[in-house]
Amino acid sequence: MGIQAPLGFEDHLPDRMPIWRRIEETARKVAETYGYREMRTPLLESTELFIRSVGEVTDIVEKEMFTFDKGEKDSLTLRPELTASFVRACVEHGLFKKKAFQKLFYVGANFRKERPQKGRLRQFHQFGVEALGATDPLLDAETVLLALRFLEELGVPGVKTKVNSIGCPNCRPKYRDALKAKFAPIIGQFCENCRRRFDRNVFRILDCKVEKDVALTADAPRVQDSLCADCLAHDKAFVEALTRAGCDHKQDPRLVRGFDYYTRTVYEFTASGLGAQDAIGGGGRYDNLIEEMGGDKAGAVGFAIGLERVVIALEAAGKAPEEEWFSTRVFVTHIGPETRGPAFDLVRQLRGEGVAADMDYEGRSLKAQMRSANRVKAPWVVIIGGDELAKGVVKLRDMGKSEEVEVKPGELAGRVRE
RNA sequence: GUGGGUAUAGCUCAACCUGGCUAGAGCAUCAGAUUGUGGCUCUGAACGUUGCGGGUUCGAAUCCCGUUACCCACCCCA
Repeated sequence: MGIQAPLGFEDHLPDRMPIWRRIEETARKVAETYGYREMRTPLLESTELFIRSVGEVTDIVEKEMFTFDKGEKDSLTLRPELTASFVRACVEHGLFKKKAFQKLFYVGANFRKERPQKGRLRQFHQFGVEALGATDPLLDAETVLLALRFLEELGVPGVKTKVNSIGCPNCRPKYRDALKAKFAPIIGQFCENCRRRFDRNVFRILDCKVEKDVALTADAPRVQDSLCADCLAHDKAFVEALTRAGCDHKQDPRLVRGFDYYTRTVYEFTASGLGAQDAIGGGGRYDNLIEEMGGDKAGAVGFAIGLERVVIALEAAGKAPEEEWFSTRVFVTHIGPETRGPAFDLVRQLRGEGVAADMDYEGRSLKAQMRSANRVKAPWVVIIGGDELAKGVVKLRDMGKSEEVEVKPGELAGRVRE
């Protein structure tokens, strides 16, 4: 075998495009229904951007980014996520000066330098939205509803929503201290991972799946008991809004997220059929990131959904479109060398009138050309042979009805558009 | 970074355990089934350095060693 695609990078061959198109078109449609506008930012950003936003000691920044000239001042990194880029772009171009509140969305590629597995590639794609410049808890709810609408419209099976609040810089340390105080005397009984998490990120102990550990954390302090009055009120309003919208969700005090920039609301979506990676998307509020990126103090909330995982979930449920997708409306066949030129002229003329037309370029028999036309599911076939050429007409075949009529070349475009 | 699995035609797989004629099948491709007509059917054709390198053997897809690639999982999670 010759050169292969890099590890964890995937080709999307033509047969794979129908599902990707459907997903992307659904994303755009739903986001726009909710008033979000599409934006695109570079795939490559200053490494500093992610260190400052995502957090210096997170795994993602420490070892899971594609970074060039690591350690140097102008080091660049393939974006691992898009929230930081969006905030950067809004601040850089003064979008907040023009309008303090921005609702934006993206569909695009991200990169992580990890060992690939099912649903986790090195180049992966996300659909996400960001509502930047407001702290209304109704917005938190709006983003959740938008995400669910997207998943529902595609038919992603078994979607579950978990929500939680992780507090703000005022109350979060209080909760961290409470957890540490609780776990410190018994940390020796936890699994090896959790013993490491104790120093690194004590919140993640709550996320442990080891049975023994789950039991040990059963009576751990609840985040709600540590939240400040403002965070509590925000959380309450968010949850109420979801309930009022009839949105099925579960409050999960154990839900924590990996990024440093999250404040207050966090949420996560899971779906069935995904293997070990059952999260399909997640998001939350980040009320300090805009200011940290050099903007004014302004709240924001958003989510990202992993599209490869959407594909996996849809395929597992048998809901991925299987029809191959072809565009040709008229296939022009020709018999004999003297008809090749006229056929080409006709194809060119049809295309000029906006009709998707194609022809044979391999010099194949009429039968073979008919097979080609059938394979690309062309509803119409034009036949030009010596007889037709002499009479100044072409045969037009309706492939569905298997009926043929002779028509003048000029009438073709009008007839096949019906 | 760690562990396990897999590697045979374009795709999905068989033959491997128990070494032995030209490594098979289905799908896909191409061509025919009376003159210039698709789908369905039938017939035929083409397609392989059995991932790569070495070893054992009279003989290796098959046994042994090495190597590479990919997959799944762990870690962590966007």
